[in-house]
Amino acid sequence: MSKTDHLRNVPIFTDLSDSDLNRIASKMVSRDYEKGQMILLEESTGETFFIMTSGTVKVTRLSDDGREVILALLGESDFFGEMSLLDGEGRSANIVANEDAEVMTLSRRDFLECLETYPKIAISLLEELAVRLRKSDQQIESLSLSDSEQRIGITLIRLAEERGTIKRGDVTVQNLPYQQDIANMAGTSRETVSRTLKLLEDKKLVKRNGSDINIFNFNDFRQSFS
Amino acid sequence: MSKTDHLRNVPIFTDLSDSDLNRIASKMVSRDYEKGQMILLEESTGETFFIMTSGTVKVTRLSDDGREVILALLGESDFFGEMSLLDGEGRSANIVANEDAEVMTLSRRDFLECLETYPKIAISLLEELAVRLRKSDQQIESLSLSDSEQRIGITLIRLAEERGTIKRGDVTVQNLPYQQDIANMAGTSRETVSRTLKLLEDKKLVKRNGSDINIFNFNDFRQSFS
DNA sequence: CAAATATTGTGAGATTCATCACAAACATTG
DNA sequence: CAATGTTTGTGATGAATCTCACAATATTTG
Repeated sequence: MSKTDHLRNVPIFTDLSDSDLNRIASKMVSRDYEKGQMILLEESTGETFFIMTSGTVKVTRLSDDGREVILALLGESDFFGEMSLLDGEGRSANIVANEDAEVMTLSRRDFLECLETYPKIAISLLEELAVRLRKSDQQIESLSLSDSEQRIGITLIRLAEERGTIKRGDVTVQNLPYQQDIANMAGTSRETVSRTLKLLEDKKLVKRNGSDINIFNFNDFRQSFS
Repeated sequence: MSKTDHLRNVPIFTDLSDSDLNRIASKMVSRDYEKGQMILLEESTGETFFIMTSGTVKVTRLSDDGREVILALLGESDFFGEMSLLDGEGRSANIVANEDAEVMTLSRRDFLECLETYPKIAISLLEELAVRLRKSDQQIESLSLSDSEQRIGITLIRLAEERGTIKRGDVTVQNLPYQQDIANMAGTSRETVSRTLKLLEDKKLVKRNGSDINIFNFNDFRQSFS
């Protein structure tokens, strides 16, 4: 698959003509990362815009004592790095390859030029940031108001919506993240995730098979946790 | 003060020429709200962009059982309503006038036209959303990792940065929100806010006078809570 | 300025969860 | 297939903090 083909799948570029897309693609550079590798460090200043072409990464923040918060999991055709390009502040988060990942990068200068040249890209980016802000707001709400069972339920819903496959009203998520990562997404402890998943299974709301999970009656499930 | 003068202070419009600004101002309509009045309801769909010209509003989300999360306090020359204009989803939050407030509004059509016509506005808006997203991420981190004392400290810092006045390294915030509102910003209970403010005072980190609060040595204070 | 209302302070008990400490199950590797 | 390392499961305990119930102040209003 060519660089241009990859870009075609990225929401913020869908409105562009082939020739414009080719122009941008020609300025992008591919990079590979291995599982566990740090792609962006919190302290560095932002000079690059990244678009994922394969694999998954996690966006995290770390406390001094090593505890981690996972702000988002990103996959193919998601992008990151735009925040500090936009507001000039330092990085606000770390990016770590969750599995082997391949990205395309654009320099700060080319990225900003892109925004000036193609207002549609800026508008698409606005839409995407609006979506992210909305998700953040939801997460702030759930961290503020919900108990751990609800937060874990909501985390499962997020995972299901991003990577699940539907079948007759049930949703299956394959390759659930480790319980520790689920805990870091839900703002709780690993042990609580273990106990809660068991509880949800006892309540016949989900069924686990190894690292897969089946959420029964997804609409009801979502209903009862929001 | 004319409509144009008000707009001049709004970050996303600062790059515009006087004539462009006048053109936009001519499309805006003023509205007044009384303290406590609901400006935007969660369920309604977004058709309007708002810019504040005076007063303060709070951006909230409510749970079914009536508990409230305050996502942000906004004041003069802040704006809101852009989210659902951008991504077409329904409102994600309620807006309530915290004190008597005056706003200028722009219709969905005029707002979007603005973005197409003036790429600089789109880029400024991107910057602003990036800043907000960064703040949200910080709040998610603090809700996930910090205890209530730290979260309340961080909330005081947010308030101080937005409305405080500096004097020899100390920062005074006048007219602190009610403890219930601080609690709803910090994700804790009103009683815990009461006890924690007392604790901070006992530690000689702050001094309260009625509804004002003085944070001693603001830089150290910020340091120790982040 | 009294009365009514709203906000803040504070003790005590109940509750939720994080943490610690292992055991069990699963996966990986020589 | 040991054996070594990872991930998950689970009991016990304690700490943080929510909740409830008032008392004490402030503030607003007739």
